[in-house]
Amino acid sequence: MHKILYLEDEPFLGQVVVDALVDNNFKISWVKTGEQAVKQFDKENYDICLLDVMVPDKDGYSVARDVRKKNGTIPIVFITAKSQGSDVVDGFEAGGTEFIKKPFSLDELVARLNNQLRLHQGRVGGEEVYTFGEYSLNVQRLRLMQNDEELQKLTHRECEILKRLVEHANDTVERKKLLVEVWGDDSYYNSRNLDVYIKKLRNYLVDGDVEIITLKGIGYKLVC
Amino acid sequence: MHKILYLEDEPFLGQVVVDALVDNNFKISWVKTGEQAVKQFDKENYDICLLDVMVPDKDGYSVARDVRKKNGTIPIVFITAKSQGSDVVDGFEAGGTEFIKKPFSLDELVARLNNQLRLHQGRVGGEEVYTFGEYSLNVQRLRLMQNDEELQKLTHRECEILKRLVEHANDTVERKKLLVEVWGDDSYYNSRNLDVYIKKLRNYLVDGDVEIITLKGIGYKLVC
DNA sequence: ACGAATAATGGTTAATTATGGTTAAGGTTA
DNA sequence: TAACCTTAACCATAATTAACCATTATTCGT
Repeated sequence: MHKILYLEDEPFLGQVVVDALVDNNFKISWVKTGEQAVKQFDKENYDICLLDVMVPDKDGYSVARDVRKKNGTIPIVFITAKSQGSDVVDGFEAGGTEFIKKPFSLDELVARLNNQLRLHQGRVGGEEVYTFGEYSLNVQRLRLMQNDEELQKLTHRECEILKRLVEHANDTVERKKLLVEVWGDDSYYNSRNLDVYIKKLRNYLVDGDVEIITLKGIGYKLVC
Repeated sequence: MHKILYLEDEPFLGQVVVDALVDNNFKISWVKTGEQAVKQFDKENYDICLLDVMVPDKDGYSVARDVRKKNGTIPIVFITAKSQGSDVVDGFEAGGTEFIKKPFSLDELVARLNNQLRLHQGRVGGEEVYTFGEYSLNVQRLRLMQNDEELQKLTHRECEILKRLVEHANDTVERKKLLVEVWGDDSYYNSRNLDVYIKKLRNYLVDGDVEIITLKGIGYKLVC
């Protein structure tokens, strides 16, 4: 769930975009003027800005410059009707990271926003962390935490398996799927091997509010 | 001086773009088919790829997927005539980082390429500088900095290896690939040798927010 | 329908193998 | 000759294989 600041004065287009973003799991603040945009940016923490360049009072580039002063890394995406290259150049100078030319499709918009978020995360410490019960799993660093303290360094196999269980917490993960995803096939030996890893993971989770339950003939379920 | 791999089958457009890029201080390899593009990518090290999506043999997306397998972070810019959003979505899935729709101005093209390079890595004034966490690596000067202070002068080998880890920060670098790229082969002795260098690099990074993680049987991952 | 026999599946522990880590001693090269 | 790189010897850990045990399903006869 990403928080986005959206500047658009045109009511019809604005509503269409807002609806599309809501459908795609964004939390949106829609403002209609440049002044409001700058003010609103101070009030809450956003993950990304989407700015129409052509608004009456203070154009998108100007807003971007103000935002950029306050936050040097947040992705800023411009929506522009003009398609001259020089505008794009101005926009990058204003601190923009992406441009979308009108007319655009909603699919494209969402793809570009997500791409910007992904790029940004990759650059800053957007770490993949899953929380389950009193535990959390940091996939990048292969660490299992309990109550925010490091409980155990995991090996990559342990991490792979636990990640898949946690991704589907309180839901069954098929044994076969697990084997194929982690080892590439579900041969007899890999199957015994999986048993060994499940045993290890259970050991790490002994005194906590989480357990790995066997559904014989089907798979496992991590409950918390 | 950035090295760019440019895929374009259309001779007139190709020549115009090549001229513009030369004027803007790029070093260009212009290839006319997808097959050539993939081959050429293996031959030299590029900073960025510029791929026309519509080429006769193997389209730009397909080339991108091959490139992405070999290098997880290099910016890939598509030139596309189609403007449907779904294509953009496909393109991002293929590993693209930017789209330029025909028709485009040369100014816009250059601005977008430079923006991608800037996002990808902070190369300042021709010097290759990578920033990761609180550290940065100056490849030309063989210097490792922590919080903008010189932490360590690196040897050539140390720098080679660290550079490759940092280029793919937060992503795995295959041990085999590392060996082949640095030593030319993955013999037993080189493999032990790599261990020795990893140990040295880890020592330099002991008190910081960055660590080199082993993925046994696969490779290493520098996380920050 | 019931329970024993059987099969199928997973659990446990230990041994084995593969891989990487550590440290130090030789070489090489500028 | 000092810095660097490579080789070597030995150690540590992870991943796999193996052997054997436990439990849950299924089959079958009555």
